[in-house]
Amino acid sequence: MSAQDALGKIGYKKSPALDDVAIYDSILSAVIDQRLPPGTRLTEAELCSIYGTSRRSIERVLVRLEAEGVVTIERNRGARVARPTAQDARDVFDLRRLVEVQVVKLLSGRITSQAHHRMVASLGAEDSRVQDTQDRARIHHSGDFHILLADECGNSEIRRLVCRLVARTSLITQLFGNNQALDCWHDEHVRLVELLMEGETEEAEALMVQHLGSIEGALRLVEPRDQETSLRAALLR
Amino acid sequence: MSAQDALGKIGYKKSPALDDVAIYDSILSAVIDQRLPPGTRLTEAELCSIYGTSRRSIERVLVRLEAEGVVTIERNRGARVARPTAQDARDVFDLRRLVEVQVVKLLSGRITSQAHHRMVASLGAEDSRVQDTQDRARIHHSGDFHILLADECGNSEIRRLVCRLVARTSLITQLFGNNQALDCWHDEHVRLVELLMEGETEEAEALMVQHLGSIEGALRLVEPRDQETSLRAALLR
DNA sequence: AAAATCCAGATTGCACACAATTTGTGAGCA
DNA sequence: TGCTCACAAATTGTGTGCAATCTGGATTTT
Repeated sequence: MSAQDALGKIGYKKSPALDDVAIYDSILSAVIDQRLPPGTRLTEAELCSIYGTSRRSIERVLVRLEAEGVVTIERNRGARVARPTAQDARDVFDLRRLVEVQVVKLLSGRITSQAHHRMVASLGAEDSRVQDTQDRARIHHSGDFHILLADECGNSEIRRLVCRLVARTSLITQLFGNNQALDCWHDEHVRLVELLMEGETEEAEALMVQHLGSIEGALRLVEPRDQETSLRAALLR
Repeated sequence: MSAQDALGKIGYKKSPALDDVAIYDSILSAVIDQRLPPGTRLTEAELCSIYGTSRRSIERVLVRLEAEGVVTIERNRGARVARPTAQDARDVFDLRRLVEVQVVKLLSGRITSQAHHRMVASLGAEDSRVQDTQDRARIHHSGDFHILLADECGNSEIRRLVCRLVARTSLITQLFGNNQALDCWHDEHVRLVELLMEGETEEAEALMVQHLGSIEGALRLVEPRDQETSLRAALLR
């Protein structure tokens, strides 16, 4: 409902194909949904043709995504979807435990009915029993649940931080692990909401730790850089 | 950790042209040192002439700085040094307490002698008894101490996060408060190192909470956006 | 045959020019 | 005088062309 829309309707000026924010969201969603695997090249020209915009806009978006840890940019070599190392993965999960336990502590027993509605809605979106629920969407909504919790704290810094960590986690699970246990995670989310509603703070905290641990535990955190040496070890016997 | 590559601290690769990194460091340092007050306009043309680069490089740097919460960019209106709101300030300090207490817990009793050397060096840099120690440098080094602690955890995500929070804190103290208590803060830093060395975990945690509280407490966290309404209230009587 | 070199294709980096937007100033008018 | 409107200056947004750089494969050399 902006002046731009009005002008666009009149046909005054060809409205720009997509906003920077829209492009950012589009790429970020694709990464989180695991439609863009880690290491995928993101050439500017290709993105230009996809979104119908200039290289300059694309570059801005890529720089922003790099700052979020979703993309890596190498000089004269362009951008790729980030490939976090095993150490990066451990760091992400350590910080997630550190922060999200406190999120749970902040929220326990203080869930408003509106917040509860939001959580139930989020849980529904990741429920495998819901029809037309594809794995990609469930992965996405599984992360959204954590972001929603962070959001309910009302702290913009915490929200931003958890957004970043969730995005990187999506890359990590894709690189190092099997995310078979989606149903299990969903059950833990459901249980967590129950505990938060009942104000069982300590149990809720423990569940969050256990939950993140189960996600991390399903990974095989081996340095991918050992490929060379492991090749030697494997072939030379 | 003085003439530091701030990009390196936050975790960017050192590969991009030195120009970009140097410009980023230069602007970030100026903001942290409080040579660039919040709200200062950062016009691309001016920065181009200062650093002798193209607008494109400047824009990249500004976008990155925006992602770090150090500048704000408004469409068609350019970039300014960020002006965090009072709520932003509360959020920053809440998250700092949340994270840095855990940093202290992680570090307590596990300080290597090398780490101790680094801390002592950092403390020396912010000591008012040292000659030619200007306030700007002391403000800078006071933040560096917190970054150093985060660094000693060996967690890149934590280091990046604390870098961001320290930078924003510098903006916040400039906007809302008087940072007269530099000497006091320094003393608390010294005491904190002692407690960490002795492994007095609980006392160290408590001191960190109290330390951050004393910084926040010295601020006058009134919404600057109330300027309009408060103007009305003040003038209309 | 192995290794170094070189070349072509593709991609990013950069400089310039121009379009679009915002803001401030001043003329015109009731 | 007070208000509206229009124009001009400053700044940012965008597109284009070309230079610099990297990659991969073929060629040449030893």
